[in-house]
Amino acid sequence: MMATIRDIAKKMGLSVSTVSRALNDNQRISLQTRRQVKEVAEALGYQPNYNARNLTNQEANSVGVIFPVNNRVVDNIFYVGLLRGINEQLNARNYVLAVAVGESSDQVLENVRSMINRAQIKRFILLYSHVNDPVIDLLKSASVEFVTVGKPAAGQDWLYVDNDNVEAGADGTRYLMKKLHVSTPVFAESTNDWPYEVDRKTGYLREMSLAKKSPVVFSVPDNDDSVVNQFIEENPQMDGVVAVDDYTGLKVYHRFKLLHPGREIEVVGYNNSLPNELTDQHFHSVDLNPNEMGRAAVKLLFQPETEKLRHIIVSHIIQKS
Amino acid sequence: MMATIRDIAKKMGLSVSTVSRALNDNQRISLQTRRQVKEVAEALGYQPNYNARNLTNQEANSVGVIFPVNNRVVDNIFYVGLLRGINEQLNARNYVLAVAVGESSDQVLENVRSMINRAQIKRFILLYSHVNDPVIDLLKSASVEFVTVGKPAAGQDWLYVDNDNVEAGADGTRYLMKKLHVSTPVFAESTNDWPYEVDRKTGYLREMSLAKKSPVVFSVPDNDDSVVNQFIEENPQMDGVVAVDDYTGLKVYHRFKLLHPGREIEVVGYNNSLPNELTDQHFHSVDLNPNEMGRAAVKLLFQPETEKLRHIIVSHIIQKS
DNA sequence: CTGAAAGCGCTTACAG
DNA sequence: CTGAAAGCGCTTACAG
Repeated sequence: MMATIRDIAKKMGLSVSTVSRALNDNQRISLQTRRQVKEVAEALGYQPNYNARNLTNQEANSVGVIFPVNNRVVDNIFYVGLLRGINEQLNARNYVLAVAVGESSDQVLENVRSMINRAQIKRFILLYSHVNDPVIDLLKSASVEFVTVGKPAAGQDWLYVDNDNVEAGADGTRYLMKKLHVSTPVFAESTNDWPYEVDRKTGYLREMSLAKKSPVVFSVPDNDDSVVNQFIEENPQMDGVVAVDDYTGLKVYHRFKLLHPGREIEVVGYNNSLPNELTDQHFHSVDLNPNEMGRAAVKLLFQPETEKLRHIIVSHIIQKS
Repeated sequence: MMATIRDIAKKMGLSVSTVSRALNDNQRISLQTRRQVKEVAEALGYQPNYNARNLTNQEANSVGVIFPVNNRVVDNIFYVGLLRGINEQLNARNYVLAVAVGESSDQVLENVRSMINRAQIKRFILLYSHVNDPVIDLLKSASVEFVTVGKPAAGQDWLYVDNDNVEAGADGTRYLMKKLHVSTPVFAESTNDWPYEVDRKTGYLREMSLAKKSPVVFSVPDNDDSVVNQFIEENPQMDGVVAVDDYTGLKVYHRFKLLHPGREIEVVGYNNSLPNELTDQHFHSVDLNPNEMGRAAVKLLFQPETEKLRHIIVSHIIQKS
């Protein structure tokens, strides 16, 4: 049914070796032959059979994309953006995006193991970066290439893409002060201690220090609105918030509006993850550009031997609501 | 390096044919031989090479999972749930989940075309169900199997999984009236006309009619809060809302709280897609069970010739916040 | 510059 | 119940 290189060879009176080489742009084949072969291939609607190629190459033309086990619902929005960027670049390289995702660490490990041993996948992208990750151990011991989204913890070293979250924290803070004329921005963090939270806070603290203002950091608990209310009442001067993510930001925003129906407050969150049904012109978000992060991850994974980038930092953009 | 069936055959003094058949549980091989072969395979850490198998079988052990082009950020949460359910079932069948996603319809089409012709993928799941979808046309003309998440438009017929959205609408309405003692639930729809919106509204209207109450349907625009405010003020009797999705629900909820700081209102949304940072005990959501929908999609795709289910309806669950 | 041949690791019709 | 052989569609070392 589907044309093969054998069909092309027969039609042209060439050997399959020559056709194969011509299609792969092997320099040993004359330019003219290469051109002719490609024309005939085109005319016959030739499509390479990946399974055959992968078998000879002992390597699948797939990249395994690994989801974290206990992801917060919040982050799912980010993942689909990453997938888009990754797949765009994979398609351009005639690669396939294979997903590994599971409810438990064991499920994911088994999934990845199968990708390595049975499917012969040699390249992976992790949509997260955790410490003491058994998946990373597996990838290392199998000597396959991988890139994480998010930098490794201190002391660890591997390929990764990330934002500059210190700058992102600083930019959000400056945006509030310079563009929106907020006098005393507060930093709202979650009760987690993710590396990016720490970095954004560092950026905030730096900008406050540069502006010679007193920083105020407030930890927003998951399930206790009264703490938020109390904080708002104890800080009547507050006219702007840098929140560690959009959800934390929106929560503070709404509590504030309930307590001070008349007053305005400007909020900057991170991830640009909220539908506009939920926000208004006083809510802003730093877009971390997940599409570009996905693209960058693939670039790292496929970089030629000559360049040896260890990571790519993707720039962020502040979105007006 | 990796053991092959040849290694097993050599070690046991059998032919590769016998080993292959034994591993595939072919009845023509004695039970004893089958058991022994499997033991040796286990001992050698044998892993089947998918590329080799796929080449002989003329079919990849992959399912293509296709994302919609213009998805709302809102829905991403749902997609990741689907992926989890799909992958769980694929792993159990030793299948791989391959993703097709793109910025444009052409990109996705090209991606799917490549999956069919080059990767030889014969089974697909679409995470959406649109009318006049060129992807569906392609899948049909290539005679590959596919399942959509969401029922096809009237007049169309193919395999699908879905919720019973009429019942989901009715259940949300009853929940408000019976459990939460809401006297006059209002239905808040978006400005879109998705089939599931229409169905949920139908369920709402039915329950209101059964309860001999006057239905009130309110269309929430994307970017105009004043319309929401006006509606709330014109309907002072409103003490509960069935919202077509969580975002619409949360928006109405917040507007209401701003206008009536003292009063409580109960809201039921759909998708269980909001992190608890944003909700409280008066916000409820109908969980559409994306994990189970994903699992069901795979089951449909792999159902034996004997049963010919055309669709699977997955049940929903109302979650208290 | 081109070709004949071997091989990648499976499955399965054919033969006994 | 088991085996020898062909074949799936590629790539590439070896030869010329």
